[in-house]
Amino acid sequence: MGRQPCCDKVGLKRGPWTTEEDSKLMNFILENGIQCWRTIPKLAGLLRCGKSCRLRWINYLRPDLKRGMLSETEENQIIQLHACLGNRWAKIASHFPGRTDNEIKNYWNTRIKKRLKVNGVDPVTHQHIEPKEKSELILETMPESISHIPETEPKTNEINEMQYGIDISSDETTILLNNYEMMCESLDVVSLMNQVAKTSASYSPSFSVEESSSNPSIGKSSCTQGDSIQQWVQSTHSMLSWDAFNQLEKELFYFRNG
DNA sequence: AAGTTGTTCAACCGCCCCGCC
DNA sequence: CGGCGGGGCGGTTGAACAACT
Repeated sequence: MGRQPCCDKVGLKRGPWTTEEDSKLMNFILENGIQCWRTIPKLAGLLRCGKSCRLRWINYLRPDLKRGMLSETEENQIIQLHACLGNRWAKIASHFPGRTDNEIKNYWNTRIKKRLKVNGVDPVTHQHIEPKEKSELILETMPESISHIPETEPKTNEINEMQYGIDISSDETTILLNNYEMMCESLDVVSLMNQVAKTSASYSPSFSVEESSSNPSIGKSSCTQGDSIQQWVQSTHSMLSWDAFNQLEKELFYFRNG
């Protein structure tokens, strides 16, 4: 007999969370803290398993989450950290306040991986790939219909110009690739590791409501954090979902930029 | 306008680690 | 010391949306 599942899945809801469920979970956690994920759904009146609640809180509801695209600096930092730590997304994410491991992992898989391949760097080993392989990888990252070009068809750069409106001559491509290689080669792994060690020591991103409310040794800073959460709860009393916030953000963007 | 293909990301699954008994 | 249970983590999936034909 195998191990019992983490929770009884019969009658439990799965799939996307509704605004109402978000609201229930967030209210419960902010009022009671996190003692045991397994008991939270029952106490909060949710038909979800504890793991699902935990994931939703960590990846979406936490008040300290930072939303939106990662900056280029953050992206480069991720590449550097990945070179040192590998696929340890939680470790990597711990260096980015307000970012989740899931977010970093998704960002890596959908964007950075491709960018590295195009630039001739193996995303797994971070080693430079031989020029011949580079061109193969560039083709790999292209849509099927473009990568399988008959000999009479235009060459890759011409296709880039035609298909994507990118004006890159073969010389410019080489320069770009060389620049990226230089950047990678100049990476000072030792100083980076020191930096990582320093950051780890000074910053503890795994914020927990339970910790801040129950641990008297945490002191003034967590008290401030607790206060800010309280303020945040009050200001979002109507329980707007993050989607609604995002929509507002979009509209503000268009408003500002005409 | 409709169908197809590609991309993104929230959510799930299952394994592993660690603390408790 | 070993078993158990909970939490954490990384890999994977699939729905929703965007872009293209």
